[in-house]
Amino acid sequence: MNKKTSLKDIAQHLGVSTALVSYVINHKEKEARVGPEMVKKIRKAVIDLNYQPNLIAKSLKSGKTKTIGLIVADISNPFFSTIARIIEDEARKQGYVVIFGSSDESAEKSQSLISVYLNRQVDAFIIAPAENTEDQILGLHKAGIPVVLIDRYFPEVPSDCVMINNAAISEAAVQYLIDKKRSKIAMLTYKTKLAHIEARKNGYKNALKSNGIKFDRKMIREASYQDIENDVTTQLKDLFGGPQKVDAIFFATNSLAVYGLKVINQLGIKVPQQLAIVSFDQSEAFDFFYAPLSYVSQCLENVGKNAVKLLVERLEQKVKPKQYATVVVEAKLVIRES
Amino acid sequence: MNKKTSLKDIAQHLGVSTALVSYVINHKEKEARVGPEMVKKIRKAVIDLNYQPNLIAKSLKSGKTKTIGLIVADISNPFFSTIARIIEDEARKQGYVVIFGSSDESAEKSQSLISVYLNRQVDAFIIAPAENTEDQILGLHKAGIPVVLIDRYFPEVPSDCVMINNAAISEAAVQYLIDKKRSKIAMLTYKTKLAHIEARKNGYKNALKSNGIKFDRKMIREASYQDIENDVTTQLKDLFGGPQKVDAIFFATNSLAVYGLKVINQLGIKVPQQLAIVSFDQSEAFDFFYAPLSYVSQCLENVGKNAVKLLVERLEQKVKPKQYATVVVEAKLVIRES
DNA sequence: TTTGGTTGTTTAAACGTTTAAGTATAAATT
DNA sequence: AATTTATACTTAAACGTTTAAACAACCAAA
Repeated sequence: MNKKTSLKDIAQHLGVSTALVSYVINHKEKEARVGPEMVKKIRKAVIDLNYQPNLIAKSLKSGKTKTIGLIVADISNPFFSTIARIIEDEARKQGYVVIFGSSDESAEKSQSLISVYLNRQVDAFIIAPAENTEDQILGLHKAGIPVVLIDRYFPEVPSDCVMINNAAISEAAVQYLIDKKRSKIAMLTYKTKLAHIEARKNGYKNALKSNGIKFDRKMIREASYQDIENDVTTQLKDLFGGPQKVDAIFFATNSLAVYGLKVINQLGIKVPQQLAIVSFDQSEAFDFFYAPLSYVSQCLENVGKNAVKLLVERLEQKVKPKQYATVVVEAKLVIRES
Repeated sequence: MNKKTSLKDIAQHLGVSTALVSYVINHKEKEARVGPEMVKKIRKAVIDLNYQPNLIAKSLKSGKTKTIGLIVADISNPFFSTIARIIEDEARKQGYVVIFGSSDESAEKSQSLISVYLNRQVDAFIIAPAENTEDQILGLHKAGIPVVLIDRYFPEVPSDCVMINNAAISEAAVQYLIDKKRSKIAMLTYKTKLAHIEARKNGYKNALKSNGIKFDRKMIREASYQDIENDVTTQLKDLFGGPQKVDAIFFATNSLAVYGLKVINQLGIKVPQQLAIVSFDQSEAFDFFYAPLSYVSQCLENVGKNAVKLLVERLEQKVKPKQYATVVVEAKLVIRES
């Protein structure tokens, strides 16, 4: 209840000006030539009165809030919450704090989050961009607000970003299935034009092509983000009920796999005898599936750390504007029993 | 790059005082008796110059940041990230933004997070408190900062909090095991004095007692948060390797269960034939264990929503100070095959 | 004709900081 | 002794808002 002590309180308490106190607190007593015993008095008062700086006032003055806005598709998805945790830790080490929001893959929600955060004067953004948000990213660039894209990226919008080798690792994953003598390989993916998903599809297609397997459109199935559970169910039932004899499936993300596995169980399909599986990303569920799933492992630690690193470099202007960096984190294939 | 427009810019552009502009923007044209065509001019300029209020300046003036500090044990734990997501959504609806931090169950980290957030003038906290942080909560109360505790609580520290019926539902869970003719029931829990865990232990003990089963200290095993994987492994190996013939186990949290299940698989123990299992909380892993796990389901939606509701009521002073509310969200037992 | 009310607008202080510039005194250099 | 320089501190403006109070011009009623 009792008001917090401000600089002014300390100044009054000692009968000096706030300037002096400010200098001492900011360790500028040298430059400002504050007398040594004055320094001591102020230091003591700071402790006695338990002074805590008001960062809002500082922000107003400096124009910097030391706050990063984090926008992902859904913070409750372990993929994003793991990244969030790493970003949080890294950011705090650098004196930043993170505010977060979930876009639910909606461009409008994304825009609204960006606006709110801009009004709150965040210094920078880390964004896993939703589809059709290119202009939002461009807008931030124009406004001179640092942004680092993670997970997804826009080939046409140069930007700092941290991505993985989507196409190559997808190709490797599918190649692994082929090496296991599978040739009727399906893929379950999202209905989206986002480049990281496109790259995964291309990896899939390339693997087929370079092994002389004809690509069948019916073997790529798509689910919408908004209605994932239903879509996965109908698509997979249709896929496995159809004329094609599917003997392997590649899941483009962990959520797709989790819902997909439920359908596969429901249909009584035996893994890996009848169906081999590789999924993107990790999930606790994969470990407990009766045939522990093989998956593409992204090092989220690297993703998060690099994102914060890029951002801080940008914020401290160690990098030239308009010169964007792309960090590629190498994903790797973890082979298990599926 | 081009500076953002401020109130002053608009005022200058129109050759009027900032006061006028402020009144119009805040819809106080009536009270301030601003002339009708002036209102129009200002409205137009606001749009033409794309004015966006600086919330930092507003905060400095008002002393309110419309920001909630969220502190949980680990945001990457799905239990907490799910709650975080709900809190985020609810808070935004009320015009609040959430900054988050993970305490890793450490009182020091928790204190440091609280300090950082206080310096940033957050309006209120939602905290899943770590052990030995009673004084931190009391400190916030003394400072008049609203706090809502979630998941955990301190019986000796009255505070707004949202909790579940830990003891009762634990008793019900163990009773279920007993009804299934199990009598050698073990429990795996955290090494902590936190009341919610104590309550779960008491529920376990009560169920045994009311069924005339003698409580055996050796049947309660504890793991430390810091070294959970190792501890779970050694404790369970010791438990199942010992003289007691364990025929059921009750896990006090989802993480304990996830690590525990791995050990159980490793030891080749058959569920539910040799061992019946009930766990607290949910996990994707539970669905894919070969015998889908029975568990205690907490409605996290209710937890999150109630937490924000309590907080907002407190912030808007609809509630008397020193009169704290406890919301109990009823958990329920979900029976499956384990 | 004073008094009072209405209407429309400005002034200025305040929130808690930072910091360039100013002032006053003492010490050092001519 | 006069000037410079160093030392120790204060002043005041600024960041972008809000808002009570003041002001000016007009109109109406006594």
